Amino acid sequence: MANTRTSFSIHNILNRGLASEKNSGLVEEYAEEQETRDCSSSSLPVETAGAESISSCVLVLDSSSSDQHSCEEGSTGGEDNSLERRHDHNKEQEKPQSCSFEENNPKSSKKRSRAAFSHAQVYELERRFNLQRYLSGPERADLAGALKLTETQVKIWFQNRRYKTKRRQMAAELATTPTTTLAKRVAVKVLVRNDQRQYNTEELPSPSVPPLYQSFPYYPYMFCFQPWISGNTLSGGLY
DNA sequence: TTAGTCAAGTGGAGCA
DNA sequence: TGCTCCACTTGACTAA
Repeated sequence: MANTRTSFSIHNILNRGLASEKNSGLVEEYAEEQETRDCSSSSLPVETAGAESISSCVLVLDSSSSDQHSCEEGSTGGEDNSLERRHDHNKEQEKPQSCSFEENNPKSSKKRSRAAFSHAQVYELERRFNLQRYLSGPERADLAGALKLTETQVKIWFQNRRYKTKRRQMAAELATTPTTTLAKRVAVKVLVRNDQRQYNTEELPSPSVPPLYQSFPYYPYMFCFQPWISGNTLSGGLY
């Protein structure tokens, strides 16, 4: 469906401009995040983000000690509803994780499992996101296949990632904006009084900048001209 | 215990 | 009608 909206590939556009595929701020940020978060950077396949290294980084755990059901490697959450654990150097302990909970334990199907993508999977997703914010259908399928994820998972990941970036940008703008300007009063002209128009149509200001959602919903390639990774707005945000 | 993170769920909207 | 989008919210998980 998405490929019908983008008659030409985003990949073609962006890869032309980003052929060097340099690791810009976002990837560095991700590497920093991961390094500080839970895992030494040695486990991160920075140069080789292929499927082999991706699957090798996945640690599959049983759901519980009593239930002996296990997850298939590379099938994470989402539609197949299984769970992976990130490979963690500091904590190799096998904590019980919910895995294919609803399939294997239909009686207590209220619980929802949350897939945790491997470092390599997230790295590759981040790298791709750094190149292009929107994926067409075939591109998503390719990426999903390469990462051994479902297309839905890739789609949701990009969706969440875009929203995350936006929230970070908004938070950064909020932090830099003086509070006095935030609560600024705006004089609004009276448009209608006693059922009589109080303005000329030429007087009405037309919005110079359309809303983000209005301007880009189905022309996602337009996003590549936006300054996504401006400064450190991504690194010091909400997450 | 609590706050933060994040994959997945939900709901409304636009498009073909 | 089905898909994807955004803008949240939910619930599982983790670290302080």
